[in-house]
Amino acid sequence: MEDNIYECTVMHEDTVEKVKKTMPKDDLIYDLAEFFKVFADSTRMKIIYALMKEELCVCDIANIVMTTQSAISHQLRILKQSKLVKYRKEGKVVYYSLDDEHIAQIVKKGREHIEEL
Amino acid sequence: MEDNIYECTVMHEDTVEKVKKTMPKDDLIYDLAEFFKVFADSTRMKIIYALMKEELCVCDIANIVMTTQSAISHQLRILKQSKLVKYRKEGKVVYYSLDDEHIAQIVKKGREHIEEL
DNA sequence: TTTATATATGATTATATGTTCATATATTTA
DNA sequence: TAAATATATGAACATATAATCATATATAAA
Repeated sequence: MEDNIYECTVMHEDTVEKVKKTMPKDDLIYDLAEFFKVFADSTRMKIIYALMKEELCVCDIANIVMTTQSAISHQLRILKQSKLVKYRKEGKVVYYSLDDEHIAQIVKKGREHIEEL
Repeated sequence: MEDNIYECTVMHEDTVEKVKKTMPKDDLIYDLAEFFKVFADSTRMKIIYALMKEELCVCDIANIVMTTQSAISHQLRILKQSKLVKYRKEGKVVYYSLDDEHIAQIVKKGREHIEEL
């Protein structure tokens, strides 16, 4: 086992080999981390909570979240890229809404963890 | 409504007021974002996947994740602080394991989202 | 009690990320 | 067509964060 980064005499070689085999591909791990990054910011979390209630235009989101329109737009772009929100245009107004059934469930699980402490 | 950050003529005042009332407290939003930050890093995600299989010592985690012992220790500290892992000492060896039923479920939901694209 | 080993941690550095500001784009209205 | 408005976006800046390196701590073994 010369490909071990960190040698230590207590290493459980068979355990390491076994668990290594069950590890997802690096690409998936990376994508998962990227996905959770979207939830890892207060502003985006507020946007998500607001959209959990109903579809909203950018202007209304800015007022609910109490942030500038620019900051909201930047964050909505990230949410869009991660396929967490979808949008529809009505004239010059753009309405955003959640685009995944998992989102509410994930946030709920997170909240359960927080509130158990 | 003079406390609006971003004024726009299309603002739906009643909608904004209504949704604002349902928003969780800023503290909770902040804690939630902090919680999800823990999942938002490849190294920590690998550690979580490894620990989903079984309890492991630091040395073994380092070898499974293919990173230095120091990097793993730093990340385990973060996981510990977030109450995602617990540990037990056996001599000079420290064994870590997952400390929350929600973790596997959250990761699973995230994976479902990723794999639906 | 000296030496070896497993883990933890502080400081540093490089990179990533969120906000702000200015401005661009798109659409409506006058 | 010109002016107004809703949203998007690029650049700059400040902050956060992960890895590395050196070293500290704790425990076991010699």
